[in-house]
Amino acid sequence: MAWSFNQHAPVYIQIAKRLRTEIINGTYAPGEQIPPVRQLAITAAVNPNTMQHALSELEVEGLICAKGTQGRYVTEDVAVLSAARRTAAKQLVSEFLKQAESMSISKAELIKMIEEESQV
Amino acid sequence: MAWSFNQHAPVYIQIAKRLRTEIINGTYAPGEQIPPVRQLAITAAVNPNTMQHALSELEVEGLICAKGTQGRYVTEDVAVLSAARRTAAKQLVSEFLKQAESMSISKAELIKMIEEESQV
Amino acid sequence: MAWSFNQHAPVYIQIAKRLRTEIINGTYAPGEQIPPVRQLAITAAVNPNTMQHALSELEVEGLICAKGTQGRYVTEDVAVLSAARRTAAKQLVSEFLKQAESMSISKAELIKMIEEESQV
Amino acid sequence: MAWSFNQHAPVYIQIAKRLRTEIINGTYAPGEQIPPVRQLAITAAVNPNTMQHALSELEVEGLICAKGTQGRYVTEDVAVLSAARRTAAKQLVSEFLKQAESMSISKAELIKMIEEESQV
DNA sequence: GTGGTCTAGACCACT
DNA sequence: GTGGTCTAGACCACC
Repeated sequence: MAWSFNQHAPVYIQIAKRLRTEIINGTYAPGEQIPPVRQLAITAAVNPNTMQHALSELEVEGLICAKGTQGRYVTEDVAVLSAARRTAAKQLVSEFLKQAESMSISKAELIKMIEEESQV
Repeated sequence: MAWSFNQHAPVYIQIAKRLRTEIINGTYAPGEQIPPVRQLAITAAVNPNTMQHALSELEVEGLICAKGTQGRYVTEDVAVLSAARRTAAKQLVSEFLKQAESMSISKAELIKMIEEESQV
Repeated sequence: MAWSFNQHAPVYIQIAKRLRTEIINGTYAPGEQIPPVRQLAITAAVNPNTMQHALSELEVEGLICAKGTQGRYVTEDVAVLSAARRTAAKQLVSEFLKQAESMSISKAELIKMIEEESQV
Repeated sequence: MAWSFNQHAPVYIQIAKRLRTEIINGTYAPGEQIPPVRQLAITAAVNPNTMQHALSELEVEGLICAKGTQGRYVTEDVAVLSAARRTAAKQLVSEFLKQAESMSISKAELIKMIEEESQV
């Protein structure tokens, strides 16, 4: 069994994930313009190229689109947004179940714990 | 809100977490001897001191104990083990819910997804 | 029975004991900031790592806590302090009685001697 | 305030203390012959000179006496023995009180703790 | 060989 | 500058 202290994930992937979450949860609303690359890059303290790379990921996924020289906008296509949301959720759940399984925790147990925690 | 490309977790914490999981899921059975520090260190590609630090974490948790110069053993106290399992599970669920909330996913939705996934 | 010229106690344990006493008796008051690791290390003529090790002992006992990069502070929780005091006292008395027993001195005798000495 | 990780005490003092205790508590009975220097030295893993030094301490105190070439014997003088016992006890109590004082523990408290412990 | 301790020196994050 | 972590290399006690 391999060790590996990950954080293998490239920075642009991590940035894309974060922005994706912010689009999904509405921090950036549908149709809203997002800040220019340079500004985002400064905020995240990364190279503009890296930020560009991250944004192009989201573009491929259809979450954002560049309107010529006018800046980038979050898509207004609700179907795309909800699909992205579903995919992200699926991946989160999947990862969660994988870790739970590594600790030999049954799904029933998990559900019970989630319900209990949700009452907090 | 701060950005941050974490890897905030120190190596010894990550090692401890991994070993904890392996003890919880029975990779290292109760009462079983675990490999010597130096060997674990080589396997994990870290300095023996770092591995020692990680192991001492598990020792204060009561999961393992050093028997003089005879090597380290997983505790035989099942109560301690199950308590550790419960704590770890709780933390996993809590972290999971935190992330889900950041994506505005309801608990009902999560439970439904878990049940569906569990049929895979 | 084994002989032994001890100095069995590791240095970091001895340091911890000393600092614990100083916290208990108020040399370091509750809520007070304690000197930085490096300075304490110099004063005690040990390696900073060793001092760090000693301090982390007191930290797990809850007697001190590190406030980020702002230095370490003695806890303000009086309950913790008095509990530590009680534990330390118990251990002192226990060790004392053990030695007294090895010299076949009865508890009555000890108490008498303590009372007499206290009038000095 | 000085640090110092004691064990400043010379080895021969430590040996003398141990032997003194063993004479006081009757491990070596009054009038009994004690093992030859060389044997004691081997047992204690010290240089015979060191052991000699220790024994001469006890000789000065009158606890043991050398009978020419016939070996050393514990004194039969009960007065000397009980005096030594008293001195040792006094020193033990004194040291105990010193430590207790450094933790700000009152004599009344100590006595109460001793009485409680004695019921164990 | 094994656990444990200690030193020396370095780097990082935070502020 | 402060706490924290990590590495490298050494020594000791025990069996």
